[in-house]
Amino acid sequence: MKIKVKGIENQGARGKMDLNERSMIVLKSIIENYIQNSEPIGSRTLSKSIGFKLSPATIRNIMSDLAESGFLIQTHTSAGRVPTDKAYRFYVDSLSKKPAVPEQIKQKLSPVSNVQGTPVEHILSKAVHLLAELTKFACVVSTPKQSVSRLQRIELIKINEDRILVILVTKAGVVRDKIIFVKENHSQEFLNSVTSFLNEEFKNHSMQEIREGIHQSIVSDRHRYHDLLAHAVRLGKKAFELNQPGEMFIEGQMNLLLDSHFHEQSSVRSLIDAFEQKTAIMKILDDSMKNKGVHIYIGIENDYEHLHRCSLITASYRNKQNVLGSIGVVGPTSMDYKRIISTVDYTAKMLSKTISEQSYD
Amino acid sequence: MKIKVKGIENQGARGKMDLNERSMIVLKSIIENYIQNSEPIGSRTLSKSIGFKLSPATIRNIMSDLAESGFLIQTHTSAGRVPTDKAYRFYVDSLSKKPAVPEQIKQKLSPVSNVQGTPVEHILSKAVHLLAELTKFACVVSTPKQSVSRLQRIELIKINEDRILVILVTKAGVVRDKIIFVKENHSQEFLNSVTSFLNEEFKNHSMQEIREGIHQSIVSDRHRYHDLLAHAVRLGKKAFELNQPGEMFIEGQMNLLLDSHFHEQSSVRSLIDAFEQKTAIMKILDDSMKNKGVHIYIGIENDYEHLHRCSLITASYRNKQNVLGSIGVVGPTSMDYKRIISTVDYTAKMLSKTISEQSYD
DNA sequence: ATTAGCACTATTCATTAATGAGTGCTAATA
DNA sequence: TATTAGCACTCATTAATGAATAGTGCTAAT
Repeated sequence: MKIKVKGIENQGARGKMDLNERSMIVLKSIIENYIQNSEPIGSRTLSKSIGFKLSPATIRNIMSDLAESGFLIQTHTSAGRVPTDKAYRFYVDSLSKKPAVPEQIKQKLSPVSNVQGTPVEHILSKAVHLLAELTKFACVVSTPKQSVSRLQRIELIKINEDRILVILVTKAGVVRDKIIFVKENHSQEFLNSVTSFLNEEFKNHSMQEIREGIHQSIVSDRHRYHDLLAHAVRLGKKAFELNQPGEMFIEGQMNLLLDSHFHEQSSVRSLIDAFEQKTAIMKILDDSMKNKGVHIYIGIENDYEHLHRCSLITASYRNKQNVLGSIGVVGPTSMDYKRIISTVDYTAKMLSKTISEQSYD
Repeated sequence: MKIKVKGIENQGARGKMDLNERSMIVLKSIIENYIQNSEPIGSRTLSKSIGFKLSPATIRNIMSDLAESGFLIQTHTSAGRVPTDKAYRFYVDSLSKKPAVPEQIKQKLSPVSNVQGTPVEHILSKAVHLLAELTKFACVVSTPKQSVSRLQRIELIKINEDRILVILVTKAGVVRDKIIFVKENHSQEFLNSVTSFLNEEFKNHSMQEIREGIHQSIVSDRHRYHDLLAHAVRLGKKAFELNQPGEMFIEGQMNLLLDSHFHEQSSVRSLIDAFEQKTAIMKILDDSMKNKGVHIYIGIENDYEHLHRCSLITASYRNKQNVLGSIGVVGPTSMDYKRIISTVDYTAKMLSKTISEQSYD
């Protein structure tokens, strides 16, 4: 048995790093145990459960080192040691990048793709609902960002003398509406020609582009179109103005309050605030749209104090053209990262696939 | 002091009812105290706090009677007595029908009406959000029912060979979309004429009527329209088919789990189930659309076991033409009925007013 | 019909002691 | 030099105890 220990020792000695191989194994064991049982493991128990022979005393020494390096803390003497955010970060980074998705999870998420002709919002809410059911944590999804979406079609519908209903349909299949107020009383026929103009001019352009380019159009194309259409462009400008805040669907918030890690008074309040305000979570979802793949925010790695006791696992979803939005899980820092990461990743991919199929190009 | 008691006694003796005047006052006091403090009041304390002279012993006798009649229960001897659902029903029925709305609440709800040109859904979510903030309970609102809404406009937009995007705009200002699948490859021009036909034919009719009447149209108007439009009507039929379930916005669920009345394991589970499934709450909201005014479901008065420990206060909202949906509060049976009822009532009225102003007729 | 008085009951709270899981340190060992 | 055994110590948890408290129920007196 001594041999075994030495063997591992030797392996660990190869690099000049904070942790040798053996410490890493011990740390990983501690983390995995804590993730499973939500309570710290003692040196004695760990000594027995770990794969190779190592006395409790040695483990204690290792643990002491790990604590000194900031991977573990103990709330008080004689309490077991609990992983820190730094430990979870180490753990997550050490995971193989693509854990397999259990067949059972795939099964449960399959309803997401059974959505003939339903609006994107319904697909999203279905997905986030199932994700919450699977993970037993709070789950969020942001609706497609208007700015990056490309225009499929705009409609202007006269409501009365001074109000026009604008309907924007994007390539991603999202329909948005708003009312604009106008001074002149345009006829529906006039609006129809404006509609045609705008559709011809701007179809397939992103909202962002349209918003930036529409003034250009007024200037450069003035000679091409008669006065009437100058009017039109002014209308269009109003129509494309962004005034709706991004939306978000939330499911399974209540699961969090059940979780033992949030039983303290203060963390409960924080959570409720975070989910009531929504902005912090929204910002994190937005942030995670910037890069591909799964994003992991452990504890204080996110910038929002109310969420400092949570980890967030997010992944963006997209259609063929653009990243549209982001779906994620909010749970305790001691969540089962392996499972959650692969589940979120898979869900986002399903979502992308389904929405791409429904997209209009 | 005996005189005072006698006086009250005499008043109470006038009718042959379950409760004489004095018992009613005592019961009301007990209930109001419990609503305020969430814990039972003893005979001694009550004797002091009640308006007129009555010894603890007498109050005990009255309490004993009330318990026998099913208005109070005690969880064990030597514990104070707690109001039953029956007691709350009595209490609510005894309230003057229209409690005034505090100015402060009006103030807080005023943002609901500041919504120039935003979609109905946003107004609803704003309203339910504020209601949750005010009541500190869970709040729900159902989106306008499609079936009763009247048609403002339908649009058919060609997506590709076999898919058409249908957009329905109702008089209430709600925009709904879905995709229908077709065998024939219609041109957008053709769809435009179908659109015109459908708009002319069905504008201002309720979806329900349209759905029922559209087959009629095919038959009776066959001679009026050429073959092309028979086709059209078949398209319209598909377009008007209802396939989207009613939606609901929920806010403040987490407040419930904080409430001391739901601290038991079992009631927490029930609540989570109820809010996860949504159907029960949805049904109650639907039910409350049938009649005007505020609806009150106390404890087991609703048909859903998971909600038997809750009271629901709901009120429908409407535009000038129709009842559209319903907004409500889900809280413990010991909620402050006076305040909640008036708040829900006021919110629903604000909502009706705001949406009526935004409605398209 | 009301009330005072008293016996009785159950909860709550603080105290205590026993238990046990855990660490830290030191000296022995390989 | 790294590992381990052994032991002292700490602190949380638990159960048991008892006192205090808030409440009821009953009976007899008013």
